[in-house]
This record gives sequence, C-alpha cells and structure tokens, in this order.
Amino acid sequence: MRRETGHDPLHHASILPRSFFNRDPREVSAELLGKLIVRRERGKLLAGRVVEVEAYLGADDLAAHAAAGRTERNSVLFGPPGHAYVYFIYGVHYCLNISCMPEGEAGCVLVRAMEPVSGIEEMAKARGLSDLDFGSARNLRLLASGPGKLCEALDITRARDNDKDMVSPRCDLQVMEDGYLVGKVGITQRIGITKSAEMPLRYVVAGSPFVSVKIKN
DNA sequence: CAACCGATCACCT
DNA sequence: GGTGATCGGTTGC
Repeated sequence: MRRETGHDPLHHASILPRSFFNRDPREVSAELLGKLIVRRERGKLLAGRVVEVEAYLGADDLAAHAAAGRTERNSVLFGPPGHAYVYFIYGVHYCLNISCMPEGEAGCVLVRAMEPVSGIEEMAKARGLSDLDFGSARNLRLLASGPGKLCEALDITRARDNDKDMVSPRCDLQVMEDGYLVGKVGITQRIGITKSAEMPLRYVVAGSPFVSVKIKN
C-alpha cells in the first residue's frame, strides 16, 4: 500500500468563513464542490475533496428534515450556519450535512461523496477494507462514494459529531478550501427520496469517478 | 449490470 | 406503527 508523503497536504488550505454557509443551500452546494472535509484524530489527518452534494431547503422542500418545522432531532438546521447536522438512517448509516442560512432559518447541504486525499490507510481501516490495494482509482472510490460510506470512512457519528462547528479552527471536523477549482458541474435530481423528488438539487463534479451513482438522463 | 432485498434505528404521528 | 436524504450482497437478465 502506498504511503502518504511527508509534506502536509493541507499546507495551502484554510478554513472557510462562516458567511460561506450563511445563504441559500443551492448556492452553497455549487461552491462546496472541490472543498475539503477534514477530520483530525489521534494525530492523524483524514481528508477528502467533495465531489457530490445535495441541497435541502426549508418548508417548501418536503424531502428536507426541516420541512415539518423544528424538532429536537433537526434543531441544528435552525441554528447558526456551518454546523454539522448528523443523522442516523435506515438503522445502519450516518449522513453528514452542513447547516446553511442565517440562524433561525433552516437549510443544509448533504455531503454525499468525496475523493480521498489524505489518510487513505486510516479510512480503509474504518471501512473494513484494509486488505485492498488503493493504488487504483477503482478501489479508491469504495472509500467514500456515498453519504454512509463517507461517514464511516471519517468515523462520523451522531453522538460524536452532531452540531459541531465545522468552521471553527479548533474543531476536529472541518471544511477547508485550498484554491482547487472544479471543472464542469452537473445538476440532477436527488437520490433516494420520494417527496419533492423532481427538484434538481444534486450537484456533482462532472466526470468524477468518485461520485455515488451516475444518473441517466 | 440492473433490480431486488434485508438490515434494524431514530423519529414523528 | 410507519417511514426513511443507504449500502452491499445476491439474483437473474
């Protein structure tokens, strides 16, 4: 298995300002592509570049957890922007969202897939895939090509991470930017929902092999 | 390779 | 008591 280089892969990276998330989730979604999700734990640095997200809006979006109003579970969505909203789904998986909009207004971006950048061995271990050879993109994409996989790779759980401030310099779960620019952005319907399913709110880096599913037109 | 299915939890009605 | 912003293994074209 290939080793990480000694040089810090986030040397040129900086934390996004909170204002980045203080607006409509659709704007945030388009610009979040190419940014970095960073996990720091036990002296290790785990990071991936976002290649797929979905926007979830407020009361008009019946697929959003916030649609029925504020509850104890979804209260993070109504809090300040830039916080992690983590929920448990289908009895098996966690999903990571980042809250958007000013405090008091709901909205978020679901982080659905990322290209692994740093801490490949750690992520593989967390995914139970330590035996694979990650020299090939074919295996590399197994690490975080879906919201549940991404959370497993970064060891994200509701108990541990819900409501964490992802734009705080001291947080062990952060969003960063390093000047990387994505190419063409594709927009499709969201995955796996039934209500408000027709709205085109899924944003992917066109041609990336690290996205979850390719949607046929 | 598409389609189906089981796992099995938190939340809301 | 029903539902769901998923995944991975299996089945059957």
